[in-house]
Amino acid sequence: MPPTPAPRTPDASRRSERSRRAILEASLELVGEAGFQKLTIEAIAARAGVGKQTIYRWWPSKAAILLDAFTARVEDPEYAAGLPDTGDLAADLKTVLRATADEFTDPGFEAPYRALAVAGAADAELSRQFAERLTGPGLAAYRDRLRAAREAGELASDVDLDLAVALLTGPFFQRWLTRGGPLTHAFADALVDTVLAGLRPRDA
Amino acid sequence: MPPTPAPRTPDASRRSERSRRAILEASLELVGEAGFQKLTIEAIAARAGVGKQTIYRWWPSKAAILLDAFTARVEDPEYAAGLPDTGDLAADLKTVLRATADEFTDPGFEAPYRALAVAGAADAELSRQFAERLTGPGLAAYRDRLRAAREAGELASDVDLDLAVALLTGPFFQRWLTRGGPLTHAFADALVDTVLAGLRPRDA
Amino acid sequence: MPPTPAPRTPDASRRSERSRRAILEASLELVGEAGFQKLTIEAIAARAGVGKQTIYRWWPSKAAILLDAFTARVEDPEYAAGLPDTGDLAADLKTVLRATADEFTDPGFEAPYRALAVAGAADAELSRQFAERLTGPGLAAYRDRLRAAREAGELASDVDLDLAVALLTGPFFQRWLTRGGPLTHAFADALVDTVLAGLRPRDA
Amino acid sequence: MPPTPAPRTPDASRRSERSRRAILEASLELVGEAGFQKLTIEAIAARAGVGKQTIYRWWPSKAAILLDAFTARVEDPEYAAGLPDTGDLAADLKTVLRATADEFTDPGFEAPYRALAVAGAADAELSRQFAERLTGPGLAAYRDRLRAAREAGELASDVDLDLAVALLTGPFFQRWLTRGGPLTHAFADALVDTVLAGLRPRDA
DNA sequence: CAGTAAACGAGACGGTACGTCTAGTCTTCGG
DNA sequence: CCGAAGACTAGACGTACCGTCTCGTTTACTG
Repeated sequence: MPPTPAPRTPDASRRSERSRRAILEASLELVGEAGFQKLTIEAIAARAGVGKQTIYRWWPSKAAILLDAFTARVEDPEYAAGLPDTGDLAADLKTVLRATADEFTDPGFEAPYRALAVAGAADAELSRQFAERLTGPGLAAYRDRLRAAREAGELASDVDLDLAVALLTGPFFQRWLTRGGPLTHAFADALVDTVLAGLRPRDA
Repeated sequence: MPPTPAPRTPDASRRSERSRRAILEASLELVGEAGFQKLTIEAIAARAGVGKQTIYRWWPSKAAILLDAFTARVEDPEYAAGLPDTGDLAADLKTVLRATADEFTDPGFEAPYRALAVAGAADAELSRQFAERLTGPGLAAYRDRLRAAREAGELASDVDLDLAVALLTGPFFQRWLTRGGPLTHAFADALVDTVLAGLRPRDA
Repeated sequence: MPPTPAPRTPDASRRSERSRRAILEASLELVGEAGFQKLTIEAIAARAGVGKQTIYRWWPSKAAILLDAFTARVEDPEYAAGLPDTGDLAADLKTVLRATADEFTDPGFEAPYRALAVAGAADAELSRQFAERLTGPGLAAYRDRLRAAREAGELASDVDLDLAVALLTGPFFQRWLTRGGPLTHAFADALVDTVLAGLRPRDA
Repeated sequence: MPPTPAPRTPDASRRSERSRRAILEASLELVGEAGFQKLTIEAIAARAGVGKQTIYRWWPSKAAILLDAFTARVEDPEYAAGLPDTGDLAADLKTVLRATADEFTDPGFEAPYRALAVAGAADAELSRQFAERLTGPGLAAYRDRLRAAREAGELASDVDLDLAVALLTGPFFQRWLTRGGPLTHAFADALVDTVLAGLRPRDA
């Protein structure tokens, strides 16, 4: 048996942190300037002052780079906080959904995020990573807040939490991705109100 | 004055119907076989037995070809029928949503439709056409059925029809596009039931 | 039987003469400026204002381009004239060999020719073409002149013409390629005199 | 003032003999297997189990490695012996030239030697070293033998020894490098006979 | 016999050029 | 004069090596 015939895997401990950062930054800059179509590996390498092979060595695709670039942001502690819990479920959900609407309206956020959503829609493996590393934690926060509300008796005891989350985020996501209309605070409020109307405990 | 200095637009009356059909068919075949990534203009031209210029003359992009190919299907009279109205709103919605779930599970339908959705998410102009020609009529059918129900007193008189449609389709769309879970009949049913619970007339 | 399964071969009748010329000229310019090492396909394409694929479509290697570029020169009628025949063999050979020495001393000629000789030495197939299209006609001219001299009784009747040509050109070629010394007129003269001394008819 | 600001030159006394040998051997093996084109520094390093820097530290180019590898062979005492002198110049020259022909027909010898000749033809500095260390001693041996013959009255007293050597080796070299024909014993014999015919003392 | 300095195996790095692929345009020719 | 065929310019793709530059690890001389 040969000891290690074809390891292929580079030595991560020798990785250049400077190059890694430069690549992530260059990717976000370029996708903001020119869109995902014109985000080429060559442009990233040139902008980051890096050889192409350094990119190919550490990332399997352009989308994976963007995902890393975004994940770096999301790993900020602020994002990990979960949803607020003031005791008023509707108010809390509106707060978060309004903030999300504002975020998705910011071009600096929208461009790379849309690029990732598009790439994820086209590629199942990327889709999985996208869900796990970016959208997953956010959705879990919704689920936690709704569970707390259910236990407090604000929601029917048989509410399907996953479905509830889907009702809150699905219309929002659809409107954003398909450009079905503006992501206003009014839309966020109406969405929350209508969904919660269907989730309240039924009369005894 | 020169008679026609720059006649940019080709003469549609001379267009070859045979080529048009061959191109649309080749596109659907190729996207089904190899995915949107490998759907290239060159491959379409080769498969359709057509010169590349014939494609560029009549369509602005690959996605536009797919859109035409799909629209041809949707223009079948069956699709234009609108939603059924048996008098039982929940049952009617479940019927349609279940059928849609089955459709989106069929690979022959899914591949090109996902390709279009992806292209639309990335390109605003295409997004507009996609909505106008493909998703629009379907959503209008939902709105019509819900309006009838509202007038019949099955729904609260102040229900926002657009929001109601979004609540029914958004979670469905999101789950499909992001591969968030299987599009089962059970999911369709739960979705309809929960949404309608929030739209019913409130007790006097 | 399929009609034409994989022709691969481009249609020569549609070839762009303008591009062909531009590529040949750019190659000669570049090899003169920077040497064969820096003669890259990309540089040729850029200088010629041509896509790389146009080069790959019509030539198998950089050396093949140079060979074509050179052959174009050699096909000038002047080159096809054969050696002079004044009746004085030694004088005629010295005339030609001196002219050749001058030519090989001219940098504009030397650079691409050396590049070709090097490439030919490394690659057997190219070597064959190089001999057939460039050096062959010249050597044949020597052989013809020597044959005439043999028939005129100036050379021994059993002289091996190929060997005689090799004796005249071999030392010259070796000195040039290995930089064994300067290609002077004196060298050409001494070479001719010594070789002819060995080829003259032996005393009865 | 710093004692030794930029030493640049490595300490030869610490050089690893094991690595040196492994590199020379790997180079000869690789050039024999795949030709000079595919002889890369990385391949040599990998084959020799050596870091690339160890190669760059001690050799300026691939060709220089090959030159060293070859020189190691030539420094065998057998090679340093000079030409035989049996008193019969023609026989002695034929012996040597036939042996050389055999050598140049051996693939194990031919591949690296051709690689060196090619590299030398392309690079003047390498050409100089090639002549000095490899071909020079051999040519000097020819010159010595011819000088002895001249002094013995077998050759004309005014024979130019360098030219005589060139006449014997030039046609041979040319035929080999340009693949102008097979290097047979018959060719060697004819070459010697014809050249010597031109160098003999003229009749009184 | 430790300390240390340099050569070592290893391989990541910024680059260049490769040869291939596709986009979108331009040209030729047959029907 | 439209359409098929496909050659064209352009440029991104992913790969192979280049020569340089760290990394730790031997290795051999020195204090």
